[in-house]
Amino acid sequence: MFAALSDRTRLRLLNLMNGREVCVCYFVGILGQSQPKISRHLAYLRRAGIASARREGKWMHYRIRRPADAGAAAILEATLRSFEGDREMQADVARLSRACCQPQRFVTLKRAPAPARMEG
Amino acid sequence: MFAALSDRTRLRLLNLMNGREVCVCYFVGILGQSQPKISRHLAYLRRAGIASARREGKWMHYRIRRPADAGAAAILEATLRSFEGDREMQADVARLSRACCQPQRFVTLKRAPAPARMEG
DNA sequence: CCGACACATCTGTCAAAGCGTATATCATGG
DNA sequence: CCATGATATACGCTTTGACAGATGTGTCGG
Repeated sequence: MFAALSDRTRLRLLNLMNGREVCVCYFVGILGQSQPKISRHLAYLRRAGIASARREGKWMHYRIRRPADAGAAAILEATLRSFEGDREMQADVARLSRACCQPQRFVTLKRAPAPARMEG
Repeated sequence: MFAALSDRTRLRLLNLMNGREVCVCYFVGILGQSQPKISRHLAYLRRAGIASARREGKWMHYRIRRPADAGAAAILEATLRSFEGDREMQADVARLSRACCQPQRFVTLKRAPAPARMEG
C-alpha cells in the first residue's frame, strides 16, 4: 500500500479521483503525461486495491476504492486530506473542474464523458 | 515519505519507537536481523526526516521525529495507529517490554541502556 | 595507546519499478 | 467486417533499493 502511494503521479491521480469518478482521458489531459504512463499507474493502483475501474462504452472510469482494512483506509484518508495543502494538487482539481465545463480546451477527444460526483 | 514507509522492517522499527526512545541493540535483538541491515534502515528513516538519533556513550538511541508538515504528521500518526491491529507489531512491542526487564534474555550486550518513555 | 565493543558505511549483486516506444485489446460507427 | 478511437500491455533500458559480507568510525576501559 505504501509502495502504491510512493509515487507523485499516482498521488495526483488519487487526488483527482477524490470524491469523483474520472475518465482516463481527463487524467492524460490534465496531468499532461503520456497515455501509457497514466494507464500503467492506474493499473498499479488497481492491483494495490486502492482504485477500481468501470467500463462505459469505450471509456474507462476510475474511482477510489476504500481498503477493507480499517487502518489502511485511515491512512488513505489522511493522505487525501493532506492534498488540501498542496498547490499542484489544488491546481489539478481546478483544471478538472474547468475541463468538465469546457472539455474542448483540454481534451482532444470527441465527446468525453464528464466526471461524476460520488458519495463518500 | 511514503517510500520510507514502504518497507516492513522500517515499519517495525517505527512501531518499536512509538512513544519510546530505543537503543539500536534492542532493534537487532528483537527483530532478529543483522546489525548492518537495521542500521541501514534507521539511516533511511533519518534521511527521510521521520527519525532522529541521539548518542549516549557508545549507544545510539533512536526516536520518532514528527514531520514539520501537518499532513505528513497526520499520515504518520494514522500509520502508527494502524499497527494496533497487527499481531507481529504487538509481539515486537511485547518482546521489547520483556527485554526491558530482563535484557540478558534477548541481548548479547553487556549492559544495554533501557528504552525510555517519551511524551507524545 | 590499544583492544573491544557498538554502530555506521561501503562493496557488489540482484530484484523491482520507472520511463518511452511500439503494439495489442476492446468497443463503436459506418 | 473494418477503420478508428480509447485504453491496456509488452519490450528494452535505466534507476532505485534491498541484502549479505567486509570494513570503517567512534567510544570506553585498561
